[in-house]
Amino acid sequence: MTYDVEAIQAKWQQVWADLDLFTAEDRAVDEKPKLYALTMFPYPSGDLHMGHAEVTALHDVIARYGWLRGYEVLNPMGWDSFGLPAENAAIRNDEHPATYTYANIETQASSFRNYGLSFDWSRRLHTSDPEYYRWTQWLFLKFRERGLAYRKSSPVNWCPVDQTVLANEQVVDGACERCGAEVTKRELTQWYFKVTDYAQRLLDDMEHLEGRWPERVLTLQRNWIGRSTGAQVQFRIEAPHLEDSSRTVGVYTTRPDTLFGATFMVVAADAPLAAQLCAPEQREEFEAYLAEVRKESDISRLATDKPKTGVPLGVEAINPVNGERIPVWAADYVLADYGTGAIMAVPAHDQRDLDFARAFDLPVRRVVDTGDPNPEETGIATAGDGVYVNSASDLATLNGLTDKTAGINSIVAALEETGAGTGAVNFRLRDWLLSRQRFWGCPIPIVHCPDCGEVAVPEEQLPVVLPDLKGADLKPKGVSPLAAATDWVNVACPDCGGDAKRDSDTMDTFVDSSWYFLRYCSPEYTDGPFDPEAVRRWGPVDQYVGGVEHAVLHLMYSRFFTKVLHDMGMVDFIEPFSSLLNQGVVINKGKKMSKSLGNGVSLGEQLAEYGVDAIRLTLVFAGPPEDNIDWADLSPGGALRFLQRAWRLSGDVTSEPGVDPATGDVALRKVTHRTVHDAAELIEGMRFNVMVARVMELVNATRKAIDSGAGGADPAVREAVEAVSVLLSLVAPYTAEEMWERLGHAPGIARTSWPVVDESLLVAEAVTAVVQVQGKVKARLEVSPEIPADELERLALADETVQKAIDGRAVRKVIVRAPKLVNVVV
RNA sequence: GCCCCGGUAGCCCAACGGCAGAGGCAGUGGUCUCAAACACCAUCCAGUGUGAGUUCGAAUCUCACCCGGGGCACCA
Repeated sequence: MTYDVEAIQAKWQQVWADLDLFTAEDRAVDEKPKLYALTMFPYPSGDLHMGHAEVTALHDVIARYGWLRGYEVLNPMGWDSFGLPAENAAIRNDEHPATYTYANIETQASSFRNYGLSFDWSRRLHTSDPEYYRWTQWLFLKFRERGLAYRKSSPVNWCPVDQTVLANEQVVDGACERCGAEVTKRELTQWYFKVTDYAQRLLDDMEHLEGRWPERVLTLQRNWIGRSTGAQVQFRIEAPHLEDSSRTVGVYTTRPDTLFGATFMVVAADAPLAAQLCAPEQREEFEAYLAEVRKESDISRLATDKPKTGVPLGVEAINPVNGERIPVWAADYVLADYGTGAIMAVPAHDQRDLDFARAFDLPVRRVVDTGDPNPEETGIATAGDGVYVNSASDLATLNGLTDKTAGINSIVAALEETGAGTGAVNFRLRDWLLSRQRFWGCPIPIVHCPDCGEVAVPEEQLPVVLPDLKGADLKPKGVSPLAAATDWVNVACPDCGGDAKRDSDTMDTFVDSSWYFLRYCSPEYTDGPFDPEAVRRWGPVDQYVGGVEHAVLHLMYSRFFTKVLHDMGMVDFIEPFSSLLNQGVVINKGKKMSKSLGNGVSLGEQLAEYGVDAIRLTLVFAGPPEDNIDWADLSPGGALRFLQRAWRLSGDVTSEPGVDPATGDVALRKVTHRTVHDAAELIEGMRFNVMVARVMELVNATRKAIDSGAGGADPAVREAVEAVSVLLSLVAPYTAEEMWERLGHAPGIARTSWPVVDESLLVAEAVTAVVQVQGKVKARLEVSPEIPADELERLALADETVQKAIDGRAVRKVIVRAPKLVNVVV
């Protein structure tokens, strides 16, 4: 018999397909605990790569372990199958995006099957199927009914290459997250989800995820939400050219206590407010400046060392706390879409304001004396604590105070009393821009009617199916290709029956993936996006596995969806993913694998060379799951050799199945039971690499027992090899199944049970106690694990080398940690 | 600039505050072979990034620094 990788794989793939081992039974959940184990579904671009191989190998350990421990496991797989690559491929090849998409899905599905994963294929879904996106549309309409989906005109991120708008989360360092092109701004009317309504809850509920999600992800989300507290302060603007010759402008500040130091006001040049306030004599200068600002890309605008620019608007604002008149400027260092788009500038205590003041020779007034040199002279703003100065008026007085919190509270109280301001909270998080000017996505189920306005497509007319466009029809034109599909876009208004047009944008694909984990619970359900009963049964996801690149995208959006659905009474939990594992990425020779670097490692070739089990084992054994793996450090050949060694054990067992291990070699039995016991703990702690090392140890011990100890006929050897098979089945299912068969068992090791650990075999009858003198090891004693402390101390002090080390000195203290250690202090 | 995470053998990684080594890779020596590869057996290898501190005892806890990786960065 030889270990023939290809033959073993081919043989068991067939058998497993017939056995149907991993279909999750809905009803079974009423009788046993459930485990919803989910790995992020892939986008179907080409075949699977090393990254997929890693994440699914890790995830499969968890799912398979669940089955062995008696859980009913829901482990579904599907495809996030809307998206740009398919559209680009369709343009290139003059075909329909579906052709590319579904061909790739079939390729990946077959690769997944070959890879021996324990997916429940009966629940497979694709977000680009009309039966799926019908419910994405339905959810959009429900969100809209609740005021959570709305349209507004605003300057948005525009990717000139992909010819579509992007959400804030998809812009990285001013560039398109997908294609890397420099993102510009455009004023467009677009659909948004009102995520900001949920900002506080998204922040607060992270408390439930503490310790169960990587700290890194929680920090990332906290930063992204960016909650800050301060005050909203109203400034009156008086100018003859304004309607009623005056109006108020609110500014948000985290330092209302420095209000006396405000020496000018700045409005974001690209905010509508700036144009409204601008005095006629400044109009020309302002327009010229605004044009400059608009031309700038985010990349140059975000450069922190860029000199400050701006123009005066020719109006003055009145500081509500002391009635002082301060000039109002327009500048690009103030953001139009944060707070009110306007700020009070306190140059003495804010570096950005100080830079601006120095550039335009505006006054600087210190109101907090921190003991540092005067910012006006040094050009360095002071933000620390200090004593308030120059801060007194009829309305409020801070002078002499030294406590910042007291200063803030006092000013806010004064503002609230006079109605000139209130305490306020602000978030960095913006609403989620979900419109995309592309074809291969979920159509937005809205009709625009000249008479009725925005009209929802009635539920019974869902899904709004994509028209049959392909090739050149899909070329980016800056408007959605759907707008040019006249047969599709022209439609009768559902309300009045008059001529109307469909909304021609499609949804961001992150909308599709924000609820797919719920659909898996009842993928065939036709009365709603999911059967609430099924979701009650399976939800939430107990263990989610995926890459950290989705820390503020998919994970935040899914949390938002779950909370909205909770408020709609459709799910009874508030967080979708109870526990999260972020696997590292597979790199090669210290660098990310990429075509341009020529350091890509082909998964297909590796699988062909070493076999599925060896590659899976290599990836799982490489290190802690969350660490990055460098393929150059790994040895699939070593993994294959180990598997062969393990497999050979199964041929050396000569006892019959079912033989009582109690009569077997105790030393080997102890190793077996200790290994099984520890393996469970290691898996539960996601320490799969260590678990594999322990199985290797057991294999070595068993080999030794067969060759130079108990011999192949000993029942303990059968027990050990069976344990090896079961433990190995989590990582190397083909080899494990083959071993299981050679041991005389029926196929289906994946659905056997976890070996029962005999606690009595976990205690050693003798342990080595270490005796230290001054913390240095001097002697070792073989003692009973139950040895009393005083007895151990007596033995230790009686030891000859110990006495020699003490060398006649007085013993000051003896620390005894029975049965493992004694430390003598002299 | 700010915030996280990590530095243990030539390499990847283990080690409830208690003997620095579980496992693997590579290396070396042997068995097998006409020879080699494979396989098998044996074996070499660091005092834990640096410096202080706490402790009977520190890779582990504390502080500072160095190096590497990641995140945030005109958000008022």
